[in-house]
Amino acid sequence: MSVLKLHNTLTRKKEDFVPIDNDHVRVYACGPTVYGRIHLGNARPIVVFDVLVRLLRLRHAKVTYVRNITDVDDKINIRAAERGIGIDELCAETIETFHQDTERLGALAPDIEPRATHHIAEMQAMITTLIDKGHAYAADGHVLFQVSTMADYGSLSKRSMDDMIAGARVEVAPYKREPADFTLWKPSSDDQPGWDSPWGRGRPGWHIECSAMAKSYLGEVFDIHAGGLDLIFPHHENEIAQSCCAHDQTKMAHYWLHNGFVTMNDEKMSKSLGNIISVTDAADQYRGETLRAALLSAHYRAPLDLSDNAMCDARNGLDRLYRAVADVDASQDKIDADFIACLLDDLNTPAAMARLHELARLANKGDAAAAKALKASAAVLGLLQQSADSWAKAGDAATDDGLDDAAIDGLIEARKQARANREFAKADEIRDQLTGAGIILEDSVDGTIWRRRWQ
RNA sequence: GGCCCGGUGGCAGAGUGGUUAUGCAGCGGUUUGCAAAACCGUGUACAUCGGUUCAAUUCCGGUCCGGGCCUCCA
Repeated sequence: MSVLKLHNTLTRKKEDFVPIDNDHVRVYACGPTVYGRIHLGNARPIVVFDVLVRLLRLRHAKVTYVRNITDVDDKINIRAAERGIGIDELCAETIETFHQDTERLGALAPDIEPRATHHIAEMQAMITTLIDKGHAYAADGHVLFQVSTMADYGSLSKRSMDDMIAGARVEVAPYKREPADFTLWKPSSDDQPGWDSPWGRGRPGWHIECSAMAKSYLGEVFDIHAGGLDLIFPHHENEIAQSCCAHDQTKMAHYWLHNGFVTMNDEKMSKSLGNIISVTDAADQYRGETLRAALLSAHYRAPLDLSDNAMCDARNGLDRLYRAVADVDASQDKIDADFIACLLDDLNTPAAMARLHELARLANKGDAAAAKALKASAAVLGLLQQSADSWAKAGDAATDDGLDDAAIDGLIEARKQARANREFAKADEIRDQLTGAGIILEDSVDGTIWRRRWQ
């Protein structure tokens, strides 16, 4: 099988993927901070790296995929206070919604989903090591990483220390030795979550969480670390600094993958801009599989504008593929080679989808093998795995006229009688009624099938 | 100011130093009681200005435009 190529942010080049252990590939992706529903921007890495893991599983005996949950963070404290509920309650509720959302997006659960609050001891141990090795210092209840102690700090984001000082827009806290130093541990007031530590009662900084959890489950050096483009700096840069300095390694992960942004009307979708659409709401409107297809319709590193039009295109594309795939059974060995070749080229999902459409055309022309290849291949993208009938009829919402499936079937039966009697005016009247209710009929040699129109 | 990424047909979106994906929409046709679906045909698009080359949308450089990071952020 040919080689997998991945764009590595460390080198800004597409490279051959060579795992540390060919029989056990280890992947870490940054997960959510659980203070509210995730939005479509958050959904992108979940879906994209889910495809990566599915692809890796085809090629390697074992894949360990870790995606963390950050459940200690000031945003959580603030949100809980705003809502007048406990932090634990907020986290539990948010995690439950998160799991529902990822399931609707068709994403497989990661092998391990560690929570930051369950790894405080590991974080403290790593901080202690960093202090002992002279890379960190305690000051005023805080512990800070001293960036100048790491020679090649900035290598992932391609920033020099001078640049960072010149570009600094934040006020420098008085306890920092140097402006770029970042927090490993900070003190907690009585009403904030905190843990006892050698530096007083406090809580961890954001970056150390991922370093400690990655080390716990994947070791000091692992294969792939993934996340959104905006995490390159400072989050991933700081993870590298912490992990490499604590472990005396030159690398934390061999390959760093970063997905591009989701935009709305060409503007970055972000919590701070307030132009977000939650996965829950979007899935209610368009269905999870449509979202997934839309999220895979552009290359993962390119920006993706999720307009209403993009959603309709995704849904229409799935309509076509589902009609072609019908209800074939397919096993893994039917996966199309050209399709896989697209994914092996740095997860080129748009090209892979194009190949799916070519297979659909072959299947529509009677090529049974193509239909099987279509279904088996689509599974690698996590698409087309429900029955065609269920896809066609799955109107979450009732139709405008409130027709349920039984009522529709009844009308179709009446129309069938009318057609048998060549009463075409009556037959058309029934179809018009159904069309008005958003039901589209298709007559075939096997009888009449129907589907719900969306939008 | 520093660093990074883009500009492809009506829309979305791949890709390639010369044979020009794919989907949606459109048009023509086959088919159908009528439709729908499907199939066939149809669109010479690659921001701009130079350079390299027998040949550039594809490589190099400049310009213009857009986006992102530098602060929590997928």
